[in-house]
Amino acid sequence: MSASPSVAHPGESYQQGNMRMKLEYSELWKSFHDIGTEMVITKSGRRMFPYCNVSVSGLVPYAKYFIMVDMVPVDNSRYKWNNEQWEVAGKAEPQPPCRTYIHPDSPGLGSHWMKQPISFLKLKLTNNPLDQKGHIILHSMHRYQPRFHVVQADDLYSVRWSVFQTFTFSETTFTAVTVYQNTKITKLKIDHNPFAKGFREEGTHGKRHRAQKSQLCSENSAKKLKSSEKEPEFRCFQDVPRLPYDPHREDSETLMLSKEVPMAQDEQMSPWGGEQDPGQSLHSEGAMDYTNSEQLVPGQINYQSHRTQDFGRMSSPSCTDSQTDCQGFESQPTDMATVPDQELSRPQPSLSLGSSQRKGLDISMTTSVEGCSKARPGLPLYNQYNMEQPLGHWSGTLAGQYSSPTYPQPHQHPHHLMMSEHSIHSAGYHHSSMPEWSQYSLFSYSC
DNA sequence: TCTACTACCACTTTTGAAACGT
DNA sequence: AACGTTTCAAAAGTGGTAGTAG
Repeated sequence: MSASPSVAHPGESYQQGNMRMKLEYSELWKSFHDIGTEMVITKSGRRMFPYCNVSVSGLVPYAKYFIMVDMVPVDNSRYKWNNEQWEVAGKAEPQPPCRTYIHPDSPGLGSHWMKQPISFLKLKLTNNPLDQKGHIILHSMHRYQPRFHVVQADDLYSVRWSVFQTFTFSETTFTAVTVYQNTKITKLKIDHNPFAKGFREEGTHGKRHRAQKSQLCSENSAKKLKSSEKEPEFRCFQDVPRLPYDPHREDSETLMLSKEVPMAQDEQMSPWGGEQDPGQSLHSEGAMDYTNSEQLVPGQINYQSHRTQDFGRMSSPSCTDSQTDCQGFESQPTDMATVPDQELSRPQPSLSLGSSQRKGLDISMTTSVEGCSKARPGLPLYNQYNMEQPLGHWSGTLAGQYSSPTYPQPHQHPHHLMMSEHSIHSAGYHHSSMPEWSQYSLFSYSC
């Protein structure tokens, strides 16, 4: 659906086949991965540690690129921490709004991106589905994997028509948690994250640390300390280089990727439980349907509604390339979340909920649509869970009634109504006028 | 009772403005 | 006056933990 790069940028060569990406500090990532990486998510947003840091090569030095990250579910399961390992606790929750973090240097010249490793230090994760700060929204107790996108484009609005080069690294898979579950992970974080220095057992000790250490030694009631007190395995990671805090440090160590991420040495101690390979489930046949992404208003761009096809490539055994551990393939990312402020001034269409009613699995909604003067009434509207059949049709500024007989989760979860580019293209609109009105507008309600 | 989550705590690091020196 | 360095307070980020909701 998207125009080829040659269309978007005529005359520019684009040797995407030469593009390569390398995960920096992969040894540190693997140290976490071997235990079962956990990332704390909070309502206000929490940084990742280790944070994503990659280097790219093979870009056209004088061409502009966007570098982006999003998080995709590894599988369709919800997990729980039980008996010192992760085990499946049921089916995954419906995915929250899928956002993409755009590196603040975007768009930048290829020479800029290749000059030094690209840090995503300031990327934050949240479990707040109503987050307005542009943080990436995740579900706790679910597993995710970062995806890195390199897009040759001059501006945000030509991104959609450009070809995406997407990379993933199996060792960056993590479980989102609100509180650390595995004490080994906690200790590893404390050992390597400078902000957690106050919790280290070595070096200078503050009042807080001494008091806590005393408590750690005297109490076994603390739920999380049981195993680590007995087995300080984390010490085997002492030699792992700490992730430098300066995202632009010049002497940053570049560690080559290994072909495969090894399992924890002790099978029984594997944090993933059973025989599940944390690096493989992403590519399993039972992959999630990634079409249920949507757009936070205001000010983001939506992407093509054919993501199923694009993400479907992730199911292919593309990781067999002996030269690289990352997967490179073209795809369209999920929706943009962090957008330069100047982009927010564009008029945005919006949907507002008038009333809703649920009868069994049928949901009828009354909405009004504003800020969408160029949208032709009659354009099909889709529910995020069902892009096959339209719920109803765009009614311009008039209220409309949309019924969803195929809604999978008719309770508790936010519901989103969207106008897809597919529907827009079906209506014959030219993409040049799309930025004003093709946004994924949304509203939420609870039945 | 259990699990997941939130708010708050004490701590460290980062940041940026003011003060100071050359 | 201009520039560079140092100082310091505020902001931001960290894991721990008590309390709460379901």
